[in-house]
Amino acid sequence: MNKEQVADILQEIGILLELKGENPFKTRAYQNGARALEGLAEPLEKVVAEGRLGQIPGLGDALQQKITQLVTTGRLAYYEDLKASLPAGLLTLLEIPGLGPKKAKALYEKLGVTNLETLKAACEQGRVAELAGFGKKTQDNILQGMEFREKYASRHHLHQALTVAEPILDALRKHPDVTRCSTAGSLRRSKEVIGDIDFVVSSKNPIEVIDYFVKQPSVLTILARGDTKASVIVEAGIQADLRVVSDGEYPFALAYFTGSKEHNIAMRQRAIARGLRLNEYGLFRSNEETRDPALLEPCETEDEIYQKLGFYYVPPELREDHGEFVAAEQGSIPRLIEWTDLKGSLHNHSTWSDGRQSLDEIVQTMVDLGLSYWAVTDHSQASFQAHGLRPERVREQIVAIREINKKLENEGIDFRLLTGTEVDILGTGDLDFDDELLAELEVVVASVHSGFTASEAEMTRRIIKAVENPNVHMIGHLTGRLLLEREPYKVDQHAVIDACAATGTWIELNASPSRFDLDWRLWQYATSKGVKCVINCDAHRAEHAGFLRLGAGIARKGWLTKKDVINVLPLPDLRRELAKKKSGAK
DNA sequence: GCCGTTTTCGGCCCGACTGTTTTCAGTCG
Repeated sequence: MNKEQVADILQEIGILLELKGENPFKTRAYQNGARALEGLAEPLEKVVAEGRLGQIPGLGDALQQKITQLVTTGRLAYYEDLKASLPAGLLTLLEIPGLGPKKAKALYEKLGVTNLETLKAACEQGRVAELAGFGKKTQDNILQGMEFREKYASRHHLHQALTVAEPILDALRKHPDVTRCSTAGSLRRSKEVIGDIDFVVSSKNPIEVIDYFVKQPSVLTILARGDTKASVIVEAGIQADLRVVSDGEYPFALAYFTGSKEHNIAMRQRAIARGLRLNEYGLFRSNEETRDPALLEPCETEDEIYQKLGFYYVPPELREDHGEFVAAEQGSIPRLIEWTDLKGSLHNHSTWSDGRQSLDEIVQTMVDLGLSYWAVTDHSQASFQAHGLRPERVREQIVAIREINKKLENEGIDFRLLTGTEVDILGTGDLDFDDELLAELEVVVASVHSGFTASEAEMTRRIIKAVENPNVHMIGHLTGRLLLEREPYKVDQHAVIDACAATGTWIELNASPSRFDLDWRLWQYATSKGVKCVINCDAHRAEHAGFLRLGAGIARKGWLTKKDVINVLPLPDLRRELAKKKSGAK
C-alpha cells in the first residue's frame, strides 16, 4: 500500500473511533497520523523499509506498527474488525451538515439508522424528532441537508468559488460600515479545491454588515445568523461564512480564519511556548484564556503577529504546516512568484484542434492582455476525439503562424505566437509524431491521453521514455487527474521528476482549475532536483488566459519563485532555453 | 494515541451558533 491508501485508512479509523465514542484525543491521533503521511515528501515504502517511521512527528509506537503492517501486508486486522463492527452506511451520515459522530451514534443505537435511506425514512416518520437531544428543527435540518447533498457537490473548483466570492467581496468593500475585509480560508490559501468560502470583515456596525451580507443577490439560503457571524448558501450550492470583528481584532481574525487548521495549531502552540495566548481576538500576555484588552499585544497586521511570535511573515498560500515554520523562523521564506511575472502560456489550443478560438482571435486577446507570447500546441493525430492534427496540418499551421508573426512584426506589435504541439504519449511510450516533425516545432508538450488503466510501472516507463526524447520540452498534466471528477492514473511521479532532472525536461503546472497538475505538494521535491516549472493555461477559450492567475496561486503553494518558472522569461531568453533541450545541453 | 525547557502522567487549540435545554451538548470551522 502507498501512503495515500494508508492515510485514508488511518483517517477512517479516526472516524470509526469517533462513532464508537472513543477518547477524542485518540481519534485525533489517527487523523494527525494520516496528515503526517500525506505530507511525506518521499515514498512511504522507503521510509518503512529503512525503519525511519519513528522520526515522523505524530507517529508513536502504535501507529508505526499499524502503518508498517499496512505497507508490507496491505491488511490490518484492527481496522477490519473496527469496520465490521459498524454498518458501512454510517460513515455517510457524517456528510450531512449538522450530523456529527455523537448524533450519528444516537441515531444508530436508538433508531437503528444505518445509512441515508433509513435516516430519511426515520425523519419522514417523525421518529428523529422524538429522540432525546433531537427535535423537530434538527429533523427538518437533516432532511434539508440531505436534499442539498443530492443537489450539489460539497466541494468546488477554485475558479467556481472565486467567481461567486469576488462580487461579494467587492460589495462588502463598498459598504460604508466595512473598514477592512478579505476572503479567508482555503480560498485565500489558494487550495485547488474549496469546501466553503470565508469572509472576514472589520466594522463598528456588525449587525448592519451581516444584514447586508445575507441579502446579497447570490445568496440562496441563510443557514445561521448571529451578532458576529453568518452562514449562507450561495449560487452553485457553495456555503459562504462571514465573520465580523472590530478593527483591532481584524488581523487576528483574518489569520485565524485563513488557517489552515494545522497552521493555526502550530501558531497557538508557539504562542503558548512563549507564555502568550493566541486566538481569533488577539495575542495576549497570559497563560490562561483571556480577552482582557490590558493584556493584549496589539498588532496592526498579520505580519506583526508573526513578528511577535519570532517568525517572518508567511504568505497565505504557504500556511499548510508544510515546512513554513522552519523557514519563517530562519527568515528563508522565499519571494514567491506573482501571476504578473508570467509572460505567456506554452500549452494552448486553437480551432485547429479542439479550441474555440482562431489564431487571429488568440492574438487579439493576448495582445490586449499585455502578454508577450503564446504557444499554439494543438493535439496530435492520435487524439482523434479532440480533432488531433495530422502531420501535414501541423506543417500548414506552422506556415500560418509564421505569417501572423510577420504581420505582428511589421505592425511593431511586441507579441509572438509560438509553433508547437501537445503530442500524445502512445501506449508504447513512443510519441505520436516522428522526431523530424517535432524538431520543426518551437514548443513540444508531451502528454498522456489514453491507456489510463496501465500499471504504475508501465505508465512510469511510458512517460520517462517521452521525457528522454530531446525534442520534448515538457510533460503536460502529469497525472491526468480531473479534480472532483477523475482520479489520477497511476504513475511514480518522483521517478518522472528524477528523469526530468536528468534530461533537463520541464514539468507543466497545468493551470486549468480542474487539473492543477503537477500537484503543489510535489513542487518542492521537483525544484530541489532542479526541475523547472511551466505554468500553462491549456487554454481552449479566450477566458482561459485567466488561468495564469490561478496557476500562479497554486505555484505559490508549491513554494515556486520566479527563478523556478520558465514562462517568466522574455521571449529571446525563452527561445534560448527552448533550444537547449534539443541540443542536448542541460 | 501522542508527547515532553511543567517529561513517563496528564494534558491535548478554542470560540460561536443552534437546538435542545433550563445550563449545556453537539457541531463546525
